[in-house]
Amino acid sequence: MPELPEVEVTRRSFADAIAGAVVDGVWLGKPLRWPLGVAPAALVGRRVQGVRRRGKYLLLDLDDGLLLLHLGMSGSLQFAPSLPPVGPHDHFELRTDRGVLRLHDPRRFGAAVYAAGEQDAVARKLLGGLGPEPLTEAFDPFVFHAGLRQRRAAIKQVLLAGDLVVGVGNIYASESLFLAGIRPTVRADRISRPRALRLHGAIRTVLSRALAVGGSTLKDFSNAQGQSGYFQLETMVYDRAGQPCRVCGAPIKALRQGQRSTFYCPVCQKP
DNA sequence: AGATGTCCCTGGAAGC
DNA sequence: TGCTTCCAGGGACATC
Repeated sequence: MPELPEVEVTRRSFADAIAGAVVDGVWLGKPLRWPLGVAPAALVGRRVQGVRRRGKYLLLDLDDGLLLLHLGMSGSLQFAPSLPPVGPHDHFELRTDRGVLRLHDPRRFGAAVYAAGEQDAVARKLLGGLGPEPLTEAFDPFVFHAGLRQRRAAIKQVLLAGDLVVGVGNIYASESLFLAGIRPTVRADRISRPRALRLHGAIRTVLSRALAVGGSTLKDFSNAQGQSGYFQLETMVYDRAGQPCRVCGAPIKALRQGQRSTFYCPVCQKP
């Protein structure tokens, strides 16, 4: 579920509240994608210094080491002084003197992993291959274009791969390509410089807008305070197969790329 | 090295 | 109603 906007919205919804908290205990439910990698008791007494985000990972900096959290496809976090009893889909809790951080994840593609530091093997494996952050200066339009020129795969799949830019998932890839007027099936290396620059801008515009409205709540996403997002109300193409394009009225088309659904307007988006 | 397919897991919707 | 099949926001990994 969660792409960059949802993860960032989640981060902002509890980062200040948890900063400075001391860990009382760690509770584990059913196994997540990867093991925690440390004995839960070993984290007791450590202080949470802050919460950062890298791509779709949340990094909880501890005074010694860090916790990497990923929401997978169906994960969400809650943070509150106290929470109701855990349910069957709650699989991780970080209990602190300021409240409980709980990971709810029915599909369990998410993860909570401890790393001794950012150079730790597990941290490098998970974070090492990530591309630049789209909403920072690190995402350079000319470097982006140069990267596209070296890839023969369809542009939609190159965006999802996460090495030229991070955080763009299935929803925002379709939306960004619509805004840029580019058909998702176009080979990345066939995209001209002006179109690449337009796509670069479109990715920033779409992600910023989604962030501003709290992300997308397709099914059950909410931030750590339980609030929903609203971007799903203004998608131009995502999940709108057969419905009229909001710009030209042509029926939105759907196709599958790499086992994932893609949506586009056959008129507004050029091959 | 890059591209592609598979798999992890569960729940809900659609089809029969 | 009940069973089966398909699909869903991600991404590591194996294989070619």
